[in-house]
Amino acid sequence: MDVSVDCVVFGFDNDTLKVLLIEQKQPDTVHLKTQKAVPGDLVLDNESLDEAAKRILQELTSLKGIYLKQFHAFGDPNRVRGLKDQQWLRTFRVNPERRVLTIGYYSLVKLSEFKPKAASFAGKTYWVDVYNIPSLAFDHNEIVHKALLMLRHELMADHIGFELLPEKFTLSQLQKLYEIILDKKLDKRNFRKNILRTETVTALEEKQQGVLHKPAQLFTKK
Amino acid sequence: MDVSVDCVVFGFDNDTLKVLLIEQKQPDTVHLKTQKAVPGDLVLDNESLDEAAKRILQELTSLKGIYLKQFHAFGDPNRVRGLKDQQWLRTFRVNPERRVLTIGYYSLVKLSEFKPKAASFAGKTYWVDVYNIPSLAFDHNEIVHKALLMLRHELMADHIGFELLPEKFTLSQLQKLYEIILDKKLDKRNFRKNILRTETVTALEEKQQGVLHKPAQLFTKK
DNA sequence: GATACTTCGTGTGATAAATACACTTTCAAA
DNA sequence: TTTGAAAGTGTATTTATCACACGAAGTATC
Repeated sequence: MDVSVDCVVFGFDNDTLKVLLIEQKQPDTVHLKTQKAVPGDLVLDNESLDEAAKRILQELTSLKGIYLKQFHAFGDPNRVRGLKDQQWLRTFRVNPERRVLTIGYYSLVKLSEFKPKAASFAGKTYWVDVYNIPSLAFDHNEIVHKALLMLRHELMADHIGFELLPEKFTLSQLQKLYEIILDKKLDKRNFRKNILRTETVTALEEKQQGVLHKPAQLFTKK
Repeated sequence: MDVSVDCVVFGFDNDTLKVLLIEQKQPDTVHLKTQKAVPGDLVLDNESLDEAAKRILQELTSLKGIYLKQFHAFGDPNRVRGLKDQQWLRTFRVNPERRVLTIGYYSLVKLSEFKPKAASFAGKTYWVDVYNIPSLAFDHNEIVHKALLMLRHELMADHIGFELLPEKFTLSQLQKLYEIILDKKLDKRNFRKNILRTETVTALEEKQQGVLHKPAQLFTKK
């Protein structure tokens, strides 16, 4: 069996929660109708799963120290059913008939700092609203959906939200992030009480600049 | 790469939380020093991961409808380091050098109903106190440890404890189970308030029998 | 049938967390 | 100086959490 890692990369642009998709690579010769997919690759011979996930991320961007979490193994023998998927496998895989198990990871990147690598192995990349994902290759829609559920869970339990924000952020930005991930409105005062109680962030001696209203206190992760 | 499923089977005997271990099978010819391990097997060609886990359980017992949950993929390329492990692989695996990824599941069985199958593929089975596990084959100590952490988590979140108890149980039994899994004492009155509030169990019109004290109300899962 | 033994089953007050809710402050721009 | 826009803050209510002790109901024994 082949084993791959697929990485659901989340980013946040102050307005929507996005997922990074790549255009599947095309052969130079034939024209193949491409699909979008979550970045992923086969695990190499001497590589742990975590290392594979890290490598895949670094093939897309040069960021280091990105938040990465394994969340589920997808092993249905029929997870590759689509015609296009099989065509693609026949074109790009040494053993196209071989069953592929994939380990799902999700990662949180600061969109502000994200620069896709020029010569990215994967060709074009897209940031797509997580609540409006097109039909993807393989079982990637299911993978993204499950990643979102797990992210919600972990956001509540471990307050990792700031991983999606710039180093310095305001509590309003953080609140908006929570609201969008959890898909519900939160009360401002209660939200602040909660976040400050968890002590996952600390106030800086610094304020927002260049806004046309009262500038907010900046925070950073503790 | 080969893919296996390893199943951490939990059972509860009213006193201790136990894990099911098997004696690794031996070749008929040579004498190999055996080790204990968590039941597991390679995933078959046309089998999903969940199906593989189910099959492994059913090779040990004839119980159906057992609670099963995937909890983590263990993919370190060096997860099989021990000499004995490599010896064992050379004896029993078609491709002993091949790297093995394993998907960890845990399952909850009613010890009262558990009868190991006569001709179990795995030879002898043992129920071992989860807090006193001997040194196991491969990375199985790590797998068991992580399974316990995940079980604790899920016990708190989803109140699945009764899966380890007979159909009919008293709240005291349930409380003891919680205390042992979470490894801390709980207050009786508060515990009962909590459990009843979650509405995961319902009272039967029936009482405990054959005890030499006031018989307790029996409950069952809702 | 009285007594001893064992576990069952229950309530209250104190403290902490969750929720609902609205107005003043501070800055930039016009 | 006025306006617009988001920042920042407090209180009362409800709900959970926690600590804590005793009478009730059954069995066994004498």
